Amino acid sequence: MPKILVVDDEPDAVELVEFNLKSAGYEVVTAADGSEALKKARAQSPDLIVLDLMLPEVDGLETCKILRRDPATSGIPIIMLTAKAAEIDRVLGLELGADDYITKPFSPRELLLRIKNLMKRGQGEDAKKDRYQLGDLVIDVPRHLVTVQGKRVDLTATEFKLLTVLAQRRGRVQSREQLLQDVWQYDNLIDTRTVDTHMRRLREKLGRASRYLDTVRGVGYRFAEN
Amino acid sequence: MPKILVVDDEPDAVELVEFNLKSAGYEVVTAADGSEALKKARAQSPDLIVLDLMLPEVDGLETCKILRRDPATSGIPIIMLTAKAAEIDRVLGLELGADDYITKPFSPRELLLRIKNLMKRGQGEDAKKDRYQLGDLVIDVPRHLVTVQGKRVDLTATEFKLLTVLAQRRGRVQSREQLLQDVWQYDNLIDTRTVDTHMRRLREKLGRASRYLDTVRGVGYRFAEN
DNA sequence: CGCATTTGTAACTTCCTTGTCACCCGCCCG
DNA sequence: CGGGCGGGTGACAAGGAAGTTACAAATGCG
Repeated sequence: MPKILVVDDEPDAVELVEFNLKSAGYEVVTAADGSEALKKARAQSPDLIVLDLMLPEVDGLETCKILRRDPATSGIPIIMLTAKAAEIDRVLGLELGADDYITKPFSPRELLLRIKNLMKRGQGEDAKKDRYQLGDLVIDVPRHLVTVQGKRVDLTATEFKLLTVLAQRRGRVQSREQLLQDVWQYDNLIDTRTVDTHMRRLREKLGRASRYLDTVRGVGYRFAEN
Repeated sequence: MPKILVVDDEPDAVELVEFNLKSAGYEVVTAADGSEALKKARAQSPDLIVLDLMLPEVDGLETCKILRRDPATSGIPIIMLTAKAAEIDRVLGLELGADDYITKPFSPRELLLRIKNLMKRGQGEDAKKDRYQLGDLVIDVPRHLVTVQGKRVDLTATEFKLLTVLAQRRGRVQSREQLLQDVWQYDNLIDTRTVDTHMRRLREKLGRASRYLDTVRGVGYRFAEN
């Protein structure tokens, strides 16, 4: 029974989330502000944290950063709750390290979906590396750099992310929908065929290294195993 | 006996669905508009809701959202009925949280299939493995890869799914109808003989591993026990 | 604000996939 | 022993999925 820490200063919101999570079979711990959240995160080591952005005293952003810095809690997935869509960018930025976000108001169902998603990812997936190498293709994530046979290849932000996501799941086929979710975040109003176009551009730029990108007809795309 | 709430403002449509569901052994509650639907959903806590998109007063979309927001009803699967195919995208979007949809006009059979599907999903989700091995035949689902004696075999999407479904039910005979349901999803207008053709193609591609695919005359096909 | 690049969509094309038909074979029935 | 039914097989045509190209909208940058 996975344990989830819910942090929000509005009792109503907490109660709503708590009820839904419990119905779904999760154990729930709650906190009303940042410092309480930090304390409970360390003491209880939950499997996931739902964190409101607007908090009294230590705000959500700050709390998130601290959680990430502390080795005891840095591994715990965090879902951010935010009222303003405009804040999303900052939340998602690597500097913060939230794994996902939802804008209020959200449906309990949506929250559950994302929680499941993150839990699944957290377990099976080996810690994300910041460097991937396959033959003559090297992806350096923090430097945002891709080289083929030692030669730099300039990729746009989307192309880079698409390549990285595929590389992280090397060998496993990713459906277009899956890619849209993971590369384009939750912008589900984008056409699935858009993925095709980006794959084409990727292949064009990668040149001979494009042989690592498999098309699995009727299913999706896959980064070649070796 | 699972309870189903059917919401539609056209009495004829309601009656048709109601009749079919009752014949299939479900208990049926009906509502003619959004507010009535909300009331009955809360009072009767049905196991599933069939919801028309076009409703007087509170429309289907709005009803769906409210159902999702209320903790008492947020866990109930919803199937949307819609007249326009163009609306599908919005319905399926996470923001709404419908679990499935059917476009009008639909066959009662199709509706029943989807209901069964959703009910099943909610309850005991048998842990599907992502790798099946039988002798020299290996099926790797996430990689979408099949090997025989270590050699890769290229299968099309349908062939792969057919093989996987058979492997999941190893030893149990699957009728053609059953296979059509599980492999071809809801496309019930397909000839049962089509299964034969695909089995043939599968066997051809699998080579010696085709010995695992038994034909049970007069009944269907089966993946050999060992 | 204007230019350039990136990004999503639409249209067109190609070719594989896939469903069906027709025919044949062989098992099972009488 | 022969007919019928169920299943295997080969061929084929329509549909659909992915590649490709072009363009428009969005974004970013100076």
